[in-house]
Amino acid sequence: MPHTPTTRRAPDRGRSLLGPALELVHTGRAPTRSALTAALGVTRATAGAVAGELAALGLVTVDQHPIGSSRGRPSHRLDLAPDGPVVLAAQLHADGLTVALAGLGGSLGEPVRHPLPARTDPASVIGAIAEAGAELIRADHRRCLGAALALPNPVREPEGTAPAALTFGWPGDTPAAALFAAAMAAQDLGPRARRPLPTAVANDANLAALAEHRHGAGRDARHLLLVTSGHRGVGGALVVDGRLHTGSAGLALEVGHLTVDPLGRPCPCGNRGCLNVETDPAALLAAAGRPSDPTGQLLDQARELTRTADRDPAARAAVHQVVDRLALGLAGLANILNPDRIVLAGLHRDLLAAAPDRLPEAVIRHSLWGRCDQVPIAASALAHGGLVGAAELAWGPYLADPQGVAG
Amino acid sequence: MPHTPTTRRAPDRGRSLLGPALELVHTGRAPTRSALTAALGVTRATAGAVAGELAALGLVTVDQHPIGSSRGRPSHRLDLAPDGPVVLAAQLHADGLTVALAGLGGSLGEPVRHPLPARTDPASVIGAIAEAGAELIRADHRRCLGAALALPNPVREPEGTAPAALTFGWPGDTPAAALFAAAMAAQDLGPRARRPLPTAVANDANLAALAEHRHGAGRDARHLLLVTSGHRGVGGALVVDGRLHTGSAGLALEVGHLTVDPLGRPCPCGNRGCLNVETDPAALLAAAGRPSDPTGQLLDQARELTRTADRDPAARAAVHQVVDRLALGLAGLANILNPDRIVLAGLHRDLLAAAPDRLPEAVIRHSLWGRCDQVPIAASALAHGGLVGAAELAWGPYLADPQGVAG
DNA sequence: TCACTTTGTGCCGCTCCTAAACAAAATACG
DNA sequence: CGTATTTTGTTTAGGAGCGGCACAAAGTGA
Repeated sequence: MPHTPTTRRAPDRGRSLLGPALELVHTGRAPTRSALTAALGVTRATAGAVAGELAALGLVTVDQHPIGSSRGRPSHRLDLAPDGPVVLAAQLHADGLTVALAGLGGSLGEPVRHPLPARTDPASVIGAIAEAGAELIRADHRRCLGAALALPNPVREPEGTAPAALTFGWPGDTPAAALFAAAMAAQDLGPRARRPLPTAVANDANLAALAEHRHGAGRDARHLLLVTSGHRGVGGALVVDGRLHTGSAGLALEVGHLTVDPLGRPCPCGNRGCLNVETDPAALLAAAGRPSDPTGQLLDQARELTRTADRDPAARAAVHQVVDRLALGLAGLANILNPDRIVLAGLHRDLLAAAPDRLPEAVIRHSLWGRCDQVPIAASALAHGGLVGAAELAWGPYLADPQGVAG
Repeated sequence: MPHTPTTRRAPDRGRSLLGPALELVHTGRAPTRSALTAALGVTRATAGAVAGELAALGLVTVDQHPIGSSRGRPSHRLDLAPDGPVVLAAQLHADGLTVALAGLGGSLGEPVRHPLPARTDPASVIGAIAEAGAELIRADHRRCLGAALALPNPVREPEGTAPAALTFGWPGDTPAAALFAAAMAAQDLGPRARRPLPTAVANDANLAALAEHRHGAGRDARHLLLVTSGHRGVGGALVVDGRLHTGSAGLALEVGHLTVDPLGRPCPCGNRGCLNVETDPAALLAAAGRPSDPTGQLLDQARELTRTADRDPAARAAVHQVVDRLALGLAGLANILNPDRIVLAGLHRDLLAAAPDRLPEAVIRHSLWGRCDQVPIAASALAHGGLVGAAELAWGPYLADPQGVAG
């Protein structure tokens, strides 16, 4: 029975309310001090002390000027400090890269989009991201406490490698996290950024799910399933009890190869009728008999198609076919995961908009024991879910222990 | 912004080490006081106090007589008190009911099996279970602190109803939890049982997964997927970070309708080739061309078949076919859930024993990016997983707050 | 203006836990 | 066989977090 020396200190169990309190303000669930008191389930005295400490850390402002209320003494408002610290959120797309600064509360600065560099090897792409991010950090007057990057491919945990970065043909097990950390470390971040700047890398669908759960269409859902379709296949993500379920290696929710049509189109995986090839932009265009320009913007073309479904019979039929396939996949996932909310993003969001009744009805029909009849299927509410989610990832350590911002 | 009164007390944050400490002893991870110190990450003084408190509660004995060790002063042994309290574990099968008393540590008394009562309506069956359980409780000299029942059908949370108890043709939404609570309350439990006796009801596959995670083949797995096949279809369960994922309504992991053969046998759900109908006892017997006696013990016949696979070519071919289907289903689940261990029970356990290489290889072949090549597929290690799991469920509140045993 | 309600604040005390120093019980080595 | 070393148990003091309480403050409603 070998075990570590002896007296090892735990990361102080104390100060346990500070993290939950900041998270409540961060997610907008504690707009006033009395709401914080109730949500934490502590006495007013304790909540006051906690709020004061968050204010002392420069994260929160306690506004004496009240907000119109019902009866009794109005409670002080709790707002996130406008000049509080920020984090860098970055996202890599198939056709570009985006960076933005983000404060607490899911607030995102204006995203800045850059084209991909000429060379698309891992180091060049990630280096370009770091450069664009550093520019943003230097130009801002607020303190930058971390950076996170959303990637359009799986990210293996805890190594932070990309086992199958198909978009750019990166080699297997590309050390994305290490590359990003090194690239950020090599940048000039100006005088106000934390050195070394903590960095993190994760899959974009996972981050979008986290973002929707905290700030979007998944608020107050216990188990949130997000499904999205973009340029390259279908992505899924699951939030369980408020925390991302990324699986034991970070590879969970690879939902693209659920069978939704046994006689369907062949998939590179060897099977037929995978969700990936039946509900992606190319599938929708093919179902409508449209020539899918291989060099063009398939996603944009497919989105446009969903918008013409109300007047174009061929488009409508195509939407219905793909929606039915998608419903089968969602029902299968619901049978396994039993979420209490499903959020659709990317092309799937547009499909839901084009068939707002047919899709939920089909999901309910295919799920067992009506386990979906109470499950709302919602459209994603965030325009930049990946970026907001990256911000959440970067904020993570500070939400767990707000004292960290003082380090 | 309506919220509850004001000064509401949280369930004391203090005494936070008592629960984790008992859980460590309970799962065998802290056989000595110094192991407890290390596992809790606290000082020796604190661990000593905690151990003393557990001893004072009558749950643990601190044995001064040491166990042979390496160097230095030998640490005191921590054992579960032999005459400590017990809970009642009960399980309903398709062809009978089983009850047993269980102490901490996953120890199970001799299970007592009873036939089903003549009438199989919910109240009669659950009443018979309660009666058999009460007999056990009265006859034992230890204090009984709770009771839990494993049912072979889904259990909706938090209502505790059975939406589809196909086995006995119970009506939908049978209030199983309420019936069990009432049935136990109506029993004479002798002088030592807690009154009222806390009761709980859950699905047997879920409980078996919990049991395997704590005391069986799933120990020190982070995310454990259990798949089993019994008399009635395929059951699945998932343990995430040590806690059961039962979904938002308790209906998660209904894996029986994953498609594993697009051209396979028809399933009552309307599709073809569901895991349910392709990997259950009847499917195995059919694949071997055996007449499946509909009134007989399909499960036992199928199990026997797997044992003849090494000398009977027809049996081997049947096993291989079903194993391949099962592997497809497991790979699909692994793609979604990314567990770090898979445990097979019921008939699937026998299939693994009959094809110990073919099954893992096929799972790896069908999973993406080799996410399964490090995932052990193990046979269930507990003969009575459902009962052990029911005991875990009944112990749950006391593991969370050992002070509760003094109530 | 006077209840009444709701919220903020200061103070005390309790509980849990760490730190530090010391005592105890074994092994390793002369 | 005795002593040094190692590992563990125990005692004590002290600190941090949080509840309880009493009181003050700031509104609404009659």
